[in-house]
Amino acid sequence: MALSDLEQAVLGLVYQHAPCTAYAIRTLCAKSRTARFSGSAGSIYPLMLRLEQRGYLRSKPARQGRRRRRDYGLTRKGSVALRRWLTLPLPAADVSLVYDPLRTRMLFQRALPRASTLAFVLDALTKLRAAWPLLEQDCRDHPRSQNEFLHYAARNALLLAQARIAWLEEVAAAIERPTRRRRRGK
Amino acid sequence: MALSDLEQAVLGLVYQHAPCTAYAIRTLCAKSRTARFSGSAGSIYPLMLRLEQRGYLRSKPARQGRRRRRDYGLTRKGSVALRRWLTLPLPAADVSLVYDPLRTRMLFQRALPRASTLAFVLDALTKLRAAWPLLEQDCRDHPRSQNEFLHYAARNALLLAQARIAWLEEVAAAIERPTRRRRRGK
DNA sequence: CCGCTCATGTAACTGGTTACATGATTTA
DNA sequence: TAAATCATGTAACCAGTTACATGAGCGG
Repeated sequence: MALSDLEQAVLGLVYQHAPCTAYAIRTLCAKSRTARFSGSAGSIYPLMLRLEQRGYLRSKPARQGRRRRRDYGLTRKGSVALRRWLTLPLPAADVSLVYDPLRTRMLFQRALPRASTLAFVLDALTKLRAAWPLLEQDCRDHPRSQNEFLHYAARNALLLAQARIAWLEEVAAAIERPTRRRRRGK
Repeated sequence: MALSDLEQAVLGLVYQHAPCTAYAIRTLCAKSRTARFSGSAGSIYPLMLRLEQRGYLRSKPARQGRRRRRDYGLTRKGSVALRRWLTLPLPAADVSLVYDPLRTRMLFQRALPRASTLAFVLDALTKLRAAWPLLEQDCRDHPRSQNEFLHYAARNALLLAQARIAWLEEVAAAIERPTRRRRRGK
């Protein structure tokens, strides 16, 4: 009866924002740049009903002005489950490597002419550099003084972006540089 | 009729290793540290049959010694699809951020006492440092001279690991350091 | 009053997963 | 001769997705 990744994340989000609606959780997932879930209605609503049935969440009908809504919070069991999840050490394989779609593509670039690979690298570089100020902003939006861990999470995203930019620059330089096979004077 | 991530990856792997069996593709997925797919029989065999039916792969029965096997290769259509995939620019959102399970957990650490968070960080740090020499070895195993792109992919994994180690060290230092609220002389 | 946001849900699908099943060949 | 590896496949399941459907309240 282990909880799925999304279920665990929802527990965490409810912990942070309770009392809150399923809709709020949904939009948190959808808007956060760093989340990997779409926050679609089709995932969140059934999931939160399920978590309530199993005793991890409790909810009560409420109203925002005249608008009906359902407010969720963690039960004791829910917050225990959250802490257990956070405490449980991650398997070494999960920790030691992050998945990067750019890496996957790089793997097969030999199938393309050099110019196309260079275009691919430069395109990715442009997009990453465009995202950079947003990630910096995230760091500023979550100052250590408020919730230090949100700050650390934002720092993680920033440092990873930095590393990927450095990587792409390294690759671009290597590709642009004349290869050994290229004859002198050409 | 877009191809899934796994289908595209299989196209790439067949490109690199043809002629090869579905089993070989399977074990490549399973053994590679950098792959995100399990390479289970239940995914690979139906997938490759499907790709052949759709004209991306071709296969012929063969034998390794006395052992029966089926060798796959790319068709023209398959290699065109592979190059199209590699050429198509990635959506900015996919490029600009990688998913990191450590970041997700960091997000909710406020639910834990400081000592537990520190333990979590140090555990992750230990595991990442243990993986480091393996990633370095991958770089050496794929020298630029053989297939430069495999080398770049290995470099990506190494640089990302480096960034995450630096991040964890930063966080560990911040957590170990006495907080502002802590009274002098305590 | 029109369009946007808040709010809750369902149905069909998809892209994988694990577990099961089988059998030949090689190696210790 | 037992265990590991090569090799191919199926069945049941699962988590999350898209798309659809509905309706209230709020701002311009």
